[in-house]
Amino acid sequence: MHSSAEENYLKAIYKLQEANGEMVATSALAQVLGIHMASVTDMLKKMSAKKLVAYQKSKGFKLTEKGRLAAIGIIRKHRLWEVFLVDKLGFRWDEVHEIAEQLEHIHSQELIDKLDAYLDFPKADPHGDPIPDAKGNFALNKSVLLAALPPGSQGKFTGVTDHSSAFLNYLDKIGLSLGDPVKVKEVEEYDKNYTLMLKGKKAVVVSFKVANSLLISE
Amino acid sequence: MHSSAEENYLKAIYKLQEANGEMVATSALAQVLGIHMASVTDMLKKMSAKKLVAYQKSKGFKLTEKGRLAAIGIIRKHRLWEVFLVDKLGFRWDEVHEIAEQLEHIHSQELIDKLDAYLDFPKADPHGDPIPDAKGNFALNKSVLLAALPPGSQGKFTGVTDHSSAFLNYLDKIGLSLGDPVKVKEVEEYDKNYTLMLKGKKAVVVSFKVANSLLISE
DNA sequence: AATAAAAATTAGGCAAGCCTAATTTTGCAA
DNA sequence: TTGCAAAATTAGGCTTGCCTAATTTTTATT
Ligand SMILES: [Mn+2]
Ligand SMILES: [Mn+2]
Ligand SMILES: [Mn+2]
Ligand SMILES: [Mn+2]
Repeated sequence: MHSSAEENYLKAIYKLQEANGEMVATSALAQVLGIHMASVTDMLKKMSAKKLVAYQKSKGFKLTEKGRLAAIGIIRKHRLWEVFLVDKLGFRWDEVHEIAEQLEHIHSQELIDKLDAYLDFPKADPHGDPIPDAKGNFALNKSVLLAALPPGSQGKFTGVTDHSSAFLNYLDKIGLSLGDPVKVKEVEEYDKNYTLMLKGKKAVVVSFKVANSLLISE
Repeated sequence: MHSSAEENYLKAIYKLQEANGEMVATSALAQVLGIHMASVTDMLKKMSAKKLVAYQKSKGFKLTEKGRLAAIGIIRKHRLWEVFLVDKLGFRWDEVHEIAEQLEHIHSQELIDKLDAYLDFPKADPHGDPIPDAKGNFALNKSVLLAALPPGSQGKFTGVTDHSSAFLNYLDKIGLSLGDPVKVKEVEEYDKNYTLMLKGKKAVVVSFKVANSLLISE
C-alpha cells in the first residue's frame, strides 16, 4: 500500500506528463506540490527504489507502468468521490475538490467498486473529467477548446480546463452547466471576445480566457 | 486539526473510560491500540501539552472536556460512515468497521453534516451503537444484556457488545437481525444455555457467551 | 569558450510516531 | 517491612516526509 504522500506524487507526476509530454522535471513537481526541490529529490529516490518512477539523470523522470496504474487508480477514486459529493450529498461543483483530495486516499478496493456501482458507473466527474474504469481505461473523449472553434460552430459543453472556484462560480453566474448546448455566434477580431448562444437563446459575451477554458464536444 | 494517530488515541481513551470508569492506565491503552507502553507515554505527553488529556501521575489519565468532545466527533463520523456503507453501498455489518476506521479521519464538517442529512439522521449504527448528534449528545438508550433477563422476558434486539465478525456472522446464521423481537423462553440452570424465541416463532438455543453479548430494549 | 543563471543534488536537521532496552516507581504479598 | 512483579518512564534509535543552506551540475547567453 502506498502512503498518501506517495499517492499525491504519483497523481501530480501523471498530470504533468499528460500536460507536458514525456519527462517531468524536479522543479515542476516541486511547484505543483508546493514542496521544496530538495524534498522532491529525496522522495523520488525512494519512489525510484520502489519502481514507481524511472529516473534519467538530468533528463527528468517519468512513471513506470506500475506507477502509471497506481496514479490512474487514485484519479479514479478522486473523481468517483467527487461524483458522490455532488450527486448524492448535494455539494456544488466548486466545493468538492479538497474533500476528494482526502477521500482518494482511502484504501479499499471493495469500497470503490461498490461506490462506482452505487453511482451507476459514471463516465465523467462533476467537472467533465473522464473517470477511468476499474481496469484503468479512459473513455476516449474528443473534445476541443471552445477558443479553437470558428463562428457558427456549435456543440455541447462537456468540460473545463480551469478548475478554480472563481471560474466555476463564473460559469454558474452566466448560467452555463455541464452538458448544455453552446453555439459560437461571433468572435470579435479586435479583442477576441466570444459571443455565445446558450441554452434558451441566451446570448453572453465572454473573454478569450474563458473561451480557452471551455471544452466542447460533438 | 488532529492527526489520525491522535484521533485513534482519543477514541480509544474514550471507550476505555466508558467501559472501566474514570482513570485509564497506560498499559490498557497500549493494549487496545496494539502499541508499546513507551510509545503511549510519549504520545500522552504530547496530548497533555495540547490539553486533550489530563495526567495524574501514577493514577492514570482521562480526557479533558476538549478531548471528550473531539473523541465524540470521531465516533460520530465512524458510525455515520458505517451506516452509509451498509445502507447505501450494501456492505454487510461485519465488513464495515475497517473501512470506517479510515473514513472517520476525513476532515470536513460540511461533509459529515451532509452525510448525516443524506442518511436521514440515523440514531444508531449498523451494530446498534448510538450516533451522537451534531452537538455531541447521545440519545439515551436503556438497553440491557439479554443474559440479565429472566425467563419469560421479551424485547427487541438493539445492539451487540461483541463486534467481532465471528459473532456477527453467527447472528446472521441463526437469523437474528437488529430490531428483531426476542423472547427468553428458558434458561437452563446447569450450563446457562438460553432458549430464545425469535421472529417467526423460531426457537434457538444459544450459550451464555452469546446471551451476554446481546443488548435488548423495551 | 567563458560565465551567469537555473536546476538539481547533497548534507544536516526536525517533528511525528513508533520501537527496544534500561531504569524507576508503585502496589502487593509474604 | 522487605522484596518482587507489574506498570510506567526514560534514553536512545529508526523511518517518513519535510526543511534550509551549501554545493554541484546543466543550460543559456554572450
Ligand atoms: Mn490527495
Ligand atoms: Mn474533478
Ligand atoms: Mn481510525
Ligand atoms: Mn459500529
